[in-house]
Amino acid sequence: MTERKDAMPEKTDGPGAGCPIRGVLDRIGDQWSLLTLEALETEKKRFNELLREVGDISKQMLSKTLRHLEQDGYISRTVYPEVPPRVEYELTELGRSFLTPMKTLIQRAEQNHPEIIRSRLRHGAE
Amino acid sequence: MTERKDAMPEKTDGPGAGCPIRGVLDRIGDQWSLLTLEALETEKKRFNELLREVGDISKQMLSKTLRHLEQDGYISRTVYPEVPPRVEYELTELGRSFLTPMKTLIQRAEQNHPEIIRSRLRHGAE
DNA sequence: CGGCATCCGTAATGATACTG
DNA sequence: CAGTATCATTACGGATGCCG
Repeated sequence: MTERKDAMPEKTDGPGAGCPIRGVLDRIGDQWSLLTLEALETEKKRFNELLREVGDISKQMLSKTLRHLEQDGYISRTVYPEVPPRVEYELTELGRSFLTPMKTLIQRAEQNHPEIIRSRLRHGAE
Repeated sequence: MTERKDAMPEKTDGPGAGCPIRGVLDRIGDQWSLLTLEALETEKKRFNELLREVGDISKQMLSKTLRHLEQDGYISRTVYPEVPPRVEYELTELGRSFLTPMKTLIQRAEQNHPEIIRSRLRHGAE
């Protein structure tokens, strides 16, 4: 049976009421979503391609992530009823419109990463 | 003893080599970091204030998150050696410079959230 | 090839009690 | 008030095997 363990408890509690942060982060803030999206940024890819591209992700996680991303409309899934079967994943406009600024932000964060590292050492070494 | 369970395995593997995504997301992409940062956006706050503000976070998680954020230089921690003790957390410039665009991004994502919901229903209901 | 189901170890997380 | 230590629970994540 298809276990629907994604309860989606709608964590929009107290402060979360007016804060869409959770809603979005719960989707793309996980371990693999962003990486997967990024892998698809340049071109559509197949399952095993992504498996290799992302690297240390398992089939299960990739599968789950992919389904998740597709559910939210970030990517599209195209099945070619051939043999052997071929499935291609592609970034949608929504996905792209989200990934681009996100990457910008990440890159900006990277700029002051040195500062972060320093801060980390300063406190971590104590 | 102060458990240092944060192994920081430096997940910058394969594709992650040139991708700073993980480095940043592993820090602020977790369940509470963003929420905590946001709670501090308007003004400096004390521990229990944050505990209430964030809502469904436990003392332990808040504590850990706070330490994490402080380590990375996103927030500052000021202890007032009084009795009863008072500790105030405040957003640093780094924290603010990161939170602001992040929130913008989140909000933009919220705009097409309706679309996401639709997409979700479409696939989830089938 | 794509991908879901199962088993299982690990690690995150909440609740509680305790300290300074 | 501000945390930390401990415990129990659970969810996550990886490996494997099977099926279309």
